[in-house]
Amino acid sequence: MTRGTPDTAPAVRDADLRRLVGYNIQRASSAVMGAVNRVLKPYGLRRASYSVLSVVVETPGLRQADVSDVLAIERPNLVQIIDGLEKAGWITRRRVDGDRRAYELHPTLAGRAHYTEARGALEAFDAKLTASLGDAAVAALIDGLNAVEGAGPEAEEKEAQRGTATS
Amino acid sequence: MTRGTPDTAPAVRDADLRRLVGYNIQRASSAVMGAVNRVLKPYGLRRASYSVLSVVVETPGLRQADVSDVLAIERPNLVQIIDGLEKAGWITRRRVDGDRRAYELHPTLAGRAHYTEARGALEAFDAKLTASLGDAAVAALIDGLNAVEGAGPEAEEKEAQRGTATS
DNA sequence: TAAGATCGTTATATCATATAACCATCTACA
DNA sequence: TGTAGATGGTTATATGATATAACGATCTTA
Repeated sequence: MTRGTPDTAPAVRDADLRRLVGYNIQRASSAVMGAVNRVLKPYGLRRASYSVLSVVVETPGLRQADVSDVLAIERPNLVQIIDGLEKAGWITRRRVDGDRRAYELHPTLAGRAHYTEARGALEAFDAKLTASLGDAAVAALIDGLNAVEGAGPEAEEKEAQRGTATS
Repeated sequence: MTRGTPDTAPAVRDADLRRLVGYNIQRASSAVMGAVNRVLKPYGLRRASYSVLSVVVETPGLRQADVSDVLAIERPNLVQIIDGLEKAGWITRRRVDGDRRAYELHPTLAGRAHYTEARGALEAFDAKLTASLGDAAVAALIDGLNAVEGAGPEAEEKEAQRGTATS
């Protein structure tokens, strides 16, 4: 195998890191994201554009700033994503009357159909990720992730400055 | 507020996406990773360099290729990371006798000490992420993540080819 | 001893994400 | 009413994470 490793036990592990929830999230994330993109590629979508399409189909009439809030995508990054979806004919920018700055985003018929297709493929793939888990475990996983996501920003506050004291 | 939103209910949600485990992982990941980097910044570390330092402290004598395997970091990307850790005086590259191509990585005394410090801060932060969860839920979360991480690569090879042995 | 694999490396490409600055427009309020 | 400040969309740009190709040196193996 690798070398003169005793071949009885791996001996090389990341045990310290595996104790960190954040590390496990990152490993799982990077293990899955590439695969997700490959699932979406045949549909001309990537993770970000898929999520935008999803939200626009779910809630037609959103403005770009709304999408930015819901998906936690910075507005500047949204522009190109929406450009792409618009050029593909899946969503349209529609002027908002009463506010000449903003655009409402609406899915086209083709957009709805395309989303349904891509969604089928993606959900099928996603189901495989948890195929070994059982419904309760999947629910616990998602709950845990949501808790972490919510705690993330708040957990930062006091880490700012500190001398050498471990405290 | 956002606009003419009824302000009684959000109405704008990503419900479809939230059903996908992969999406929840991505959201949690991106909510946490920036914060982790900010926790590590005072120690002159980033996620990747912290993980390398961790593994080298845990298992001195690893070669770079071993670290690459354990952490799923491509070898080319490891080079700069290890350069940085070496220049900071936390690890050393030591020639392997018996193989003049390879280097063994060893932590310095300063490296061990520095890791201990950074680890304290990071584990304290990490604990906050799951502060609302309870031990069983945290264990379930990590188990779920590991299951997904393991399933990720395998869940792909259905469309492409079938029954092709990896080795 | 030659062919192929492995180790570390350089250079490079891609993607994801963040920030600053800008114009047009809207809103609030003095 | 008029102006200061906030907001929506946009451009340009920076940074970071990750992946690939290709190379020289060395090891391994047939």
